[in-house]
Amino acid sequence: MALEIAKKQPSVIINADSAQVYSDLRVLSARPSDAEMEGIEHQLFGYIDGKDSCSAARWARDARAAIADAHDRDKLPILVGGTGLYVRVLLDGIAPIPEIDPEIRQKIRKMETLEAYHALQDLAPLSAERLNAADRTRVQRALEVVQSTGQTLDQWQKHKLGGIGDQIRLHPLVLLPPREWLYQRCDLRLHQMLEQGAADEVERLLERNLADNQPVMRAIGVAELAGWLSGETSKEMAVEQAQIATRRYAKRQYTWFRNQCPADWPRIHKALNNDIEGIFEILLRK
RNA sequence: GCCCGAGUAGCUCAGUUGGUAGAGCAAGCGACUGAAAAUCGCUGUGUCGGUGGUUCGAAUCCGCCCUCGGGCA
Repeated sequence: MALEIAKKQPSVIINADSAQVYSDLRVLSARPSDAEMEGIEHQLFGYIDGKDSCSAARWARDARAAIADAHDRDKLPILVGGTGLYVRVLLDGIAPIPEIDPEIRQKIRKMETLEAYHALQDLAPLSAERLNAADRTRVQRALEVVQSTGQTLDQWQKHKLGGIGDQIRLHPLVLLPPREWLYQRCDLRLHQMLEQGAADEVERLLERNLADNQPVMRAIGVAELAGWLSGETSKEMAVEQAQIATRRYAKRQYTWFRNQCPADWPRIHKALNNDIEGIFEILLRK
């Protein structure tokens, strides 16, 4: 769809998907191939090495620069992708928390979740109270912030910086196609990925011996296909598990886009097969 | 044709001496401030194969029928 628009006026397509940023995951993140880009400029696709971690704040900085650059060149920036948090940070900004001391981060990420939660209760009782004790990601984040900066996450989060939502003219469109239609495509997608070399891609990724809590290692399909390649599970089981993970992710996206996006963002509930023109009209209506 | 086993949630199966059901997985709903394709919270899902009987009461006991396995002819 973005391609259809891009063909009608000079555009830059900018990735807003947290997995498609990694160069290691061309197939498994469903990143468009060079052929599929049809010569149209694409930014922030596959531009980060898997040994590094992207983050919402980093992506938002990069996207801000890419958008400004597109505007300087009189091109229309078109953001495409499914990571709601990334887009939110781009538009609304984020608390200006300094980089975390790597040693502190490493130490905390080795802790048991409950152990980290108890530590958080001591150092930042208000943060702890707002979190579920089992919520590993958030508990560890809150703890590393207070330990590394001396200020609690709650204090930091009183201010947000860097959002560009009030400086640009936004034409948002939320896609909420029928569940059954989408789930069938989720299932089909895994088979297509295998045909396109997903197993080789995972094999090459495994050879890098990255820690399995690296974001690139947590992309859907990596652990599942790795299980098959090592002989722990059958191919059928691996595919089925990856399909389930894909559908669950799609479900979480429904929840995010339905409830977290502003109510005045238009939503499309139809299947997206033959309705490009109709969608185009909605985008240009404003 | 005869004998044996099985039929309970979308799937795999529990279900005590009769008191109209419950686990896992799948699923649904939700949260989301620097890992977000992550992480976490909540919630059910039912003609107990059908039918007739016994009983105050049947997934459970009895009869007949249907379906699927396995064996014997």
